[in-house]
Amino acid sequence: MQDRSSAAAPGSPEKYPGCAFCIIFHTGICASGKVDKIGSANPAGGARVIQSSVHKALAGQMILHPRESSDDVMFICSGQAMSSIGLADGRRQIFEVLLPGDLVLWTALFEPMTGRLLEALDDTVYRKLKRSEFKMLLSEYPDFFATFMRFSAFQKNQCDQLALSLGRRNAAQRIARLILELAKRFAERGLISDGTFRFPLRQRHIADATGLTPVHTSKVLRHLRQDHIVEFKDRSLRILDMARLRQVAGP
Amino acid sequence: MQDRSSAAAPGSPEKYPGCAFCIIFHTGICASGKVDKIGSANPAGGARVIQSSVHKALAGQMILHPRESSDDVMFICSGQAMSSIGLADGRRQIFEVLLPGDLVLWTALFEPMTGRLLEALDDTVYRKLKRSEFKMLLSEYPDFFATFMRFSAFQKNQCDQLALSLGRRNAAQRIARLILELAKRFAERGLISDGTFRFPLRQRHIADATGLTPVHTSKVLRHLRQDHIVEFKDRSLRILDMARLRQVAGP
DNA sequence: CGGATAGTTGAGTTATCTCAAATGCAGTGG
DNA sequence: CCACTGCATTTGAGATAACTCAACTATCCG
Repeated sequence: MQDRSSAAAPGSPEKYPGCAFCIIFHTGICASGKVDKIGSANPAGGARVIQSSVHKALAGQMILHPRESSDDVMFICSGQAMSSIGLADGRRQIFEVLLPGDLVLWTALFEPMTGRLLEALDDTVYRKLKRSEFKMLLSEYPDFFATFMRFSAFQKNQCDQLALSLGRRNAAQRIARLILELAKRFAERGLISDGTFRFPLRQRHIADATGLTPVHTSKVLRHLRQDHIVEFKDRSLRILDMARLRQVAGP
Repeated sequence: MQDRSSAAAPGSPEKYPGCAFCIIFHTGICASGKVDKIGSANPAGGARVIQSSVHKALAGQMILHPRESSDDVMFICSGQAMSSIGLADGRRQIFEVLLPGDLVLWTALFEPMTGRLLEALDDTVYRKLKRSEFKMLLSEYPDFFATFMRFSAFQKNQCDQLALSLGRRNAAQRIARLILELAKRFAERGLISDGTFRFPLRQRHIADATGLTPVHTSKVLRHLRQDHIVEFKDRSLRILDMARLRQVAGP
């Protein structure tokens, strides 16, 4: 009795919004949590067991505590999450807002990493995969490897852009760019309609992502709202005037 | 008549300071610019020609102009360079100071990239390798792939740390951390002695790397000098008081 | 209804920037 | 060797974007 509109890979129903964009979905791993033989390019031709597990986190819940080091790599299936590092005094910097299909924690693939905080911004479903098994996938399946490379390069470029903004742009520009970037990534996923997309970030998250104070963030957002550039309603954001938003974002 | 202290791979003399730390040196590619068969793990066993070329840039010269898009990946053999993005008004943000052995432009491996500026900070020798050939190396040689992954994850983590500093730390902390990070990377390469290492950056480079103004950078550096924490002489930097430098760098 | 969390607003402070002028320093041509 | 030019650095004065603090309001949830 399920309403399934799009054709799915054999044994791999597209259960979550992120599936179609997920770099791991097409391997077939998600079908059951265990697969005997994945993909079509297994050079050895032998059976292989890949284990993964699905988890849920409610909005606001912590997915990874800064004091624990993870042995897993994660994929966002649905919802939204954020990756950040905190300072001793409680301030922190958000590096990326994670959308369905995104991979998290790949930088811990070789060196163990600690001090990173993962928090669900919205009710979120994610899949965990052991680092060792992920590495195995990477070295054995060229397609998967290429997709992974594209993704990690994208994330590094995003991070460079973030550094550029934090170093050289003012508050309004940073906030406008954050919104534009999210809108673009939502659009790529087909999760935006009528300029409106799901926006579970609270103002302190916007502040943490842009290196600002919540107070100052509030003041900048007021201008954006008063000028009818964006509109917030029911945890979603609507871009009313794209041209002016781009103008605020600056060169 | 050459003084060669460490044993080099067959046909691959360690010509430059970066060789021992370079993720590509051990493949043997650098020996002649062309090799018929690289490494020891070639699964096909067949002959393969990898082409690469060596280039020089004098201090201050541009290696890659922001308007040209490169089809190459580069390795620093000796000297120092910087990778940055510039804004229309001339301000820019430096993302990384590149030391001997470092790989540059790997984020352009799949998507063409433009707008990035590469500049030699010191007289620099670097090696260029076509993207396509680099990708081939990556997919065929597991060791090389692992080293590459470690390096790209390291760079992403560095970039996260940069964003954290730009977003959440003050001028003195950012500058102190830049110095500490460089000292650490020089130490790893054995290129530091008596707390002193080569430091060709001008104050505007420090400013561009820390998101500050050259004027303000000058004022912060004065304090560091007056407090006998660091000393600049002949384009090199000496850390006089590591404990206090760490203290300035903050938590 | 009450208590907690999130957002708003104003007043005063501060880190950093901008502008401008002065100094130092390296390379060039005479 | 010297004067000259161009860049890097220094220093001071004043401007400003963003911060801190504090009080108030709105919203959510049991």
